[in-house]
Amino acid sequence: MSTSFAEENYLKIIYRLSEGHDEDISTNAVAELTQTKAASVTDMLRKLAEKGWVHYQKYQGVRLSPEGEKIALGIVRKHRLWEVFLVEKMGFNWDEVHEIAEQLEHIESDSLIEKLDAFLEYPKTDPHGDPIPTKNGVMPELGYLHLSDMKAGKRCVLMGVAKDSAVFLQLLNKMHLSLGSALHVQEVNAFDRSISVSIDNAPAAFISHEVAKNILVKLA
Amino acid sequence: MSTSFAEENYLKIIYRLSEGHDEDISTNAVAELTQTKAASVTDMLRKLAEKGWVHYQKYQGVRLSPEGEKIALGIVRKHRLWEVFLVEKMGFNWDEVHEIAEQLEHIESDSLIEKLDAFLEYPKTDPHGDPIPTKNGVMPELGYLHLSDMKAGKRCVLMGVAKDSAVFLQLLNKMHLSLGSALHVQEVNAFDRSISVSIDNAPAAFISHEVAKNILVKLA
DNA sequence: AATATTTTTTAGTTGAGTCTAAAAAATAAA
DNA sequence: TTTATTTTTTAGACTCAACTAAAAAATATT
Repeated sequence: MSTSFAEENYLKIIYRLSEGHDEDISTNAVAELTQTKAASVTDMLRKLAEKGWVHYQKYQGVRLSPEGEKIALGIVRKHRLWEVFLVEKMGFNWDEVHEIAEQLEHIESDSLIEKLDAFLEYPKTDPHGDPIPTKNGVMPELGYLHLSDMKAGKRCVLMGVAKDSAVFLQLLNKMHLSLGSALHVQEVNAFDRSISVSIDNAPAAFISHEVAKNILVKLA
Repeated sequence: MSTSFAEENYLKIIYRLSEGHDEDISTNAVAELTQTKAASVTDMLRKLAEKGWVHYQKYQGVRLSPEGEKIALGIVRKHRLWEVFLVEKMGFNWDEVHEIAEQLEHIESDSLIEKLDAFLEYPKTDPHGDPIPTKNGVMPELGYLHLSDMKAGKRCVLMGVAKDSAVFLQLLNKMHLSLGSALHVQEVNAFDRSISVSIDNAPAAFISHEVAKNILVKLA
């Protein structure tokens, strides 16, 4: 069965909202990410349920069926591979690629995606450190930690971000934070939960809790 | 003013039908290429005329306005650059890229196209020998000749094709004809207007008039 | 437990782009 | 130059994916 542009977007967004837990997703949550109204979402959820891609009971929220998840993973795979292409081959910055990849992810051609994957030398992660699902529909688990959970004294490496909005990424640029940055947590400030961190051995800088929550690291 | 997917397709097709002459294009001709019915075309032409992209009077046919031509050239430019990408970077054959490029041509990002152009080292032609419009909206004139117009004895080089359907290109593959093939016309057969041609100095083969019409050459 | 608030769904519209069937205009043939 | 044929347009309907406004259900508050 073929998927429309709109359907693919809904499935992708339901997938995103489902990551990391197994509660059903609310209509409103979907509406916010699709930039549509709740009434429109209700219509679409009924349609997706009819096609067997989601489990949906009115007033009970929605979750992906196995088939729906497979489609969603295919879209996420395409999105992330195109992002690698845009950064690695076209020279874009990591804060510039999201919108373009939102378009490219809907290009339909299995052979193109396989060739693109080979051309990019089978990347494991996208420019934001997010794992790229395999062509069999498996999302690799990377097991990163949140910088906001690090204790004073810990050394770690910035491996990814939990949010890829341009404003957030541009803030990281200003702070000289990027994938691979070596972080040394000096202290966690009780007052506002901000963290004093030295970045690549420079004098320590403050990182707000809000920012730290969205930075993914692994211990050095 | 922004352009929808459908509008872009219509403008591109009207452009294609207008190349090489200046008569107005009929509703039916457009319908055939857009794979829609004449009634749908009439609706769209009225809409395109309202937006100022075509000149259209009912029963009189249609032609692009300068603004419409600029949009069409932008689409053609994107289409052809993506085709170069698909063949040169992704390893597709020239008969496999049309459908994928039909999708990619609608990706909206000026900066992407400029970077793609640079990445491909500013190609002048696509994998079928068709010229790539400049970013200022100028279609280069290559002045190729049709193989069907060559007289016996002429030597020439295959520079392009006037049709890029997969079946046609696959036939050329079978005949070992590709861009750059050296052609030596032995004789033009009066009976069916087929041409006896030696390809890259191999023993002469027959090329039907129908095929020869769609092969573009320059004199060697 | 009753009431208020929030969330979600229903019902009815809208716009884009397509369709079919029938009418009108243009073109070709007798 | 009539008549027949083809092309094009009009009229009305359909699907998809969105909307608003109002009703219904679920949740939170008093």
